[in-house]
Amino acid sequence: MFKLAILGFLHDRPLHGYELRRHLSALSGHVQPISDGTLYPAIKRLETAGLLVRQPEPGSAAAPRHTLHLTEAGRAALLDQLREPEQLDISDENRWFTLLAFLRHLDDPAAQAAVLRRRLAFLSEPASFFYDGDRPMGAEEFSDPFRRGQLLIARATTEAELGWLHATLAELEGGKE
Amino acid sequence: MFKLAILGFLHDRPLHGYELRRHLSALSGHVQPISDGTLYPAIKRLETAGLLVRQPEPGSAAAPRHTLHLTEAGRAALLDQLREPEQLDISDENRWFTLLAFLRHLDDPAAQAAVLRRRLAFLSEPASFFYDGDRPMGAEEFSDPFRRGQLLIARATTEAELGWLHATLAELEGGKE
DNA sequence: AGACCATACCTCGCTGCCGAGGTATCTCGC
DNA sequence: GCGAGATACCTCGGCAGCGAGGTATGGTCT
Repeated sequence: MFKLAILGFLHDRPLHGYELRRHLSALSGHVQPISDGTLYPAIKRLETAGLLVRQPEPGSAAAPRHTLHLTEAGRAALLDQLREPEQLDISDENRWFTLLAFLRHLDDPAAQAAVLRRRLAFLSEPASFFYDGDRPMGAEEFSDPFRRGQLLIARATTEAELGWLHATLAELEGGKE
Repeated sequence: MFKLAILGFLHDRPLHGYELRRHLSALSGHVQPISDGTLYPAIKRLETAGLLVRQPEPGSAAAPRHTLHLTEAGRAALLDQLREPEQLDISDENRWFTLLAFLRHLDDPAAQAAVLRRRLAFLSEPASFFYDGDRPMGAEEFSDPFRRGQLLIARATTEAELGWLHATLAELEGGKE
């Protein structure tokens, strides 16, 4: 989950753990703040995998800092995951937003458009939270105001995103014609 | 995560595992299908905790079914979690939607309104995914179309939900005056 | 009769995340 | 000069969810 975000932030510039945590907190911390017990093991995993290196920073700070630098393998892993994200990165809104935050790193409009098309396909599937047999039920079928709301909000979100997707795809794909 | 959903569905009527899985798949499976390795241990945990009982069903079906019945303790646990959800149930959209799906079980408009007010407070906090120092950055500040989109979609979602929240709160709280 | 699929349930080992706890340094106010 | 708080890093145990694998029965098609 955080792998993509860590690599994405480090792609912009090297950071040390504490700064990284602030960035991650901004990105997804409103929903769920990231804890040290998550962050540092995640960094260690990425280091072990050779995706980043930790360089001790001799400088001024309070505690012995380690600046984290993305390696070439790390950059490649980031671009890979952006180019061919797992289905969960497409379908889960939190993960999708994380992906969107770094999709600009994928320096190829056609590849970016391909990713947006996958999201478009996902959003275009007929889906509900509740089914009558195999038929997805609409908001209007519930007298329960909460399930109504759930469906109405989901519909509004989907429509907003579809609008943006179509506009952005037109830009990305129009550019190359 | 699935505890609430399992208890919520069983509150309506007893189900066996397979039916439960279909309901859960409808509710959150579009994003991430639930696997057997998640479902059955979760059922077992709830059984061990005394929140449900499994009754063997002598009937017709293919394999020896066990119908799951909510106990009184299970009903109490469900109502508890609906009445006083954890912060993560309020802030994470997937969890919030799960909560909404069953909030009608909380048979008390004032308690329902209190839960909606918590969501309202959460959505009213100024928040972004990116910050310039301490200042949340708006969509307009990004030339990157993906981060722009991310912020625009989030804003549209929030506004749709705020509209629904205000309307529903007016109904719930207006009723008692 | 045999192949095949849907139904129905269960276990195991792995991974990732979490909270709680710990260590150490620097700065700033009093 | 001393405590408080921010900075910065790390470890440990526990748990939830997952994929892969396994077992068995009933219906359906050929």
